[in-house]
Amino acid sequence: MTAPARFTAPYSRIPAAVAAAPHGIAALPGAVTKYGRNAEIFGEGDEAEFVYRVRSGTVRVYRILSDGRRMIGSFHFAGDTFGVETGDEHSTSAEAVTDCEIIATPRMAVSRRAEADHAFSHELWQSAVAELAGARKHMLVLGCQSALERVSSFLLEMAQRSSVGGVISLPMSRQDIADYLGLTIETVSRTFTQLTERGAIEVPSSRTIVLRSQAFLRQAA
Amino acid sequence: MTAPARFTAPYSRIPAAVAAAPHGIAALPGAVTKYGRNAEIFGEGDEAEFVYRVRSGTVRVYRILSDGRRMIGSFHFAGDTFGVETGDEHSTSAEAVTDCEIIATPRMAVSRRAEADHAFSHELWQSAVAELAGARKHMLVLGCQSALERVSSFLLEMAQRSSVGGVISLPMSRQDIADYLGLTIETVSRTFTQLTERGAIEVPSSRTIVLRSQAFLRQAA
DNA sequence: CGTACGATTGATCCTGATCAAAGTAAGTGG
DNA sequence: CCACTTACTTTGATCAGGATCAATCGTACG
Repeated sequence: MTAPARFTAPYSRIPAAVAAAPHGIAALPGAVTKYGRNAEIFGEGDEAEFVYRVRSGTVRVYRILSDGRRMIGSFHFAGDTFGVETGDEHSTSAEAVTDCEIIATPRMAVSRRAEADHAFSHELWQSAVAELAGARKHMLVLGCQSALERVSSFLLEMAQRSSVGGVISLPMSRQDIADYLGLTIETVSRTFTQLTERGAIEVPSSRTIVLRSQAFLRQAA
Repeated sequence: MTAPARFTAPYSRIPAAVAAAPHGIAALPGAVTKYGRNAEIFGEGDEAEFVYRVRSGTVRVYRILSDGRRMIGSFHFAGDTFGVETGDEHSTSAEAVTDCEIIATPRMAVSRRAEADHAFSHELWQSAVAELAGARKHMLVLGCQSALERVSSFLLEMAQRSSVGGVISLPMSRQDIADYLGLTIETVSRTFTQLTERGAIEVPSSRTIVLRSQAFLRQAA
């Protein structure tokens, strides 16, 4: 229940290379910034100045309880939008899981364009609702699934998002996975071994998962 | 882990009194329908024909896993909008917790108006993002809090939404609370007793909670 | 080569689930 | 009006899944 000061280590904000870059489904004007591994993109309470889009890399969006427990709400991959808020400040924090290129669009530009462009405004709304659907699905996982079910769901989700021929390259650590699934690293690790023993997956290296039986994962989830 | 056929009992859809009624913050044209206690408003997989707003009463929005486990994602009170979807069908089910009056607006009317009215479209988007914020907060609860913390959070949430002078009238059963918090009825009940013993609340009747020490709840949450 | 961080494995503990029973309240029908 | 039903809540006893504590193992890196 207690938690030491994890996650205070390598916050190296790197607002380096900046260039104009209209990119992504909703082509938005925005500056591309590179962030190094574990760099903070924005923090809870920061002014919500921009809306962000992943150009490359992986981002984690999370909140931290007063005692240090961390809950990762979502991972974002290339093409995903994140950091959208209603209020003036961010209600979550965001960090680069891997080295990232992030497109930041000033919020004003977003709302201005939304006013002028119906299609864009609709798309903006859809993206919020889509993220809501994702959050709901995740609530289901957190609220009523066992460790085996959670890890299976996670692997299927990753498989859907970023697998190449049945091989998943996980960009995130066991700690990240644990904080995403509401488990501990030990339990995540044990569950991976269990899935390996049962022939559902292979784990040649800790960040590489080979899917042997998606059927097994599906009925476990 | 297993679950009998709970929640198959009294689904009495009551599409009774229908009348024009522009009401709520975003005055939308819509028909008012009354639903009796436990009546289904829409089910997962149903065509998402309408967007709904609570005029009076309480609604639960939930999903059910194949084995019968139920996760209540949110409760909605007077003035709240629910049932907004991106796709063509509802990804959740909704039921009346108490007798309810619900305003149903045809989806087409919503999107047509959103196209014409920027302010409305903005409001629509804000409501989606606000709900997302709620979902995120709830994920934090489900992902990393203990039973005591969950119940305390819940009570504070209810206090904020619908308390009158430090007295909360819970419209929902222990089972609803349990399914909302990812706990069992027994644990919810025990936690209430524990909070009573510690002087944080009083429970004169099972649906009535008197707040004795919000400070206690806050630091427990 | 040695250090350091992340991942795995093992042993034990504890919270909340499960199983079981009794208590309470609100209707219902005689 | 009261006995009876039924649904909901509370309490008790026990169990189990996952957390915690602790040690070891890899693997990348200086």
